Amino acid sequence: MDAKKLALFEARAKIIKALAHPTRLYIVDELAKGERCVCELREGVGADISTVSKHLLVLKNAGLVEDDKRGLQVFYRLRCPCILSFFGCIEDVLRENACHHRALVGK
Amino acid sequence: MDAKKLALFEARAKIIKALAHPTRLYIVDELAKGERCVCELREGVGADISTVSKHLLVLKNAGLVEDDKRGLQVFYRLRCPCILSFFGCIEDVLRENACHHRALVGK
DNA sequence: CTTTAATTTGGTTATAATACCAAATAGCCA
DNA sequence: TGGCTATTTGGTATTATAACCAAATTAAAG
Repeated sequence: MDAKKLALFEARAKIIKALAHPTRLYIVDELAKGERCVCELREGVGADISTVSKHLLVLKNAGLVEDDKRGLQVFYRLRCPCILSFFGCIEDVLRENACHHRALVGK
Repeated sequence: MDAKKLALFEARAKIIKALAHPTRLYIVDELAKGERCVCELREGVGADISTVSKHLLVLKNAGLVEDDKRGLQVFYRLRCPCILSFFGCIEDVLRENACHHRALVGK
């Protein structure tokens, strides 16, 4: 693998890694409906607010969300809503896996 | 977040996590061109063969690839080629990030 | 049945990710 | 200013990943 390809795959992996956590997928799903402030997200996530804040930082560092402080609150929104189209395939894989699993169990 | 949604996001995260590594992205890219045996992949990756074998196991456990032993060799192939469509959006994000970065640098 | 080749598995060590708590920061309002 | 609220940052402990080497497994061939 040459250096250029390696760099490409590293860049892609960085973004994919940012999505690779249930809490962050929840956040993305929530932001798909519109911008949300940290405290709204915290409610849905049900974890410490510092934890949520750090998840948001991960998404922000990957360029997936942007934020906007208004008063006391910080609002986050998706930067590239195309991210959503992304999950169609994941669902296909999940369906395939379920199907395969049923086949193995012999039912 | 109710239990059902949590389960969905956990299932998605498991698959996304399996993709979140440069070596595994390289492997997926390679398999997109057709099936490959472990030793061919090892050459491209340039790591210990046991390392490559473990990356393949991660992809297999996520249901992303399937394997097929023929003689001494084990061939791997993509199970859901739709995975490829997946990267279009990642590239969009990367382009956006590059654009944003240039804007920050003021050029 | 012994040797050789391809791959996987087990073990170890190093590094990264995640969660929570506590403390710091920033903006509003009395 | 002083206090209150929303969020981020720092610190730390726990758990998960990833790499390599060595040993085990499996299939083919002599």
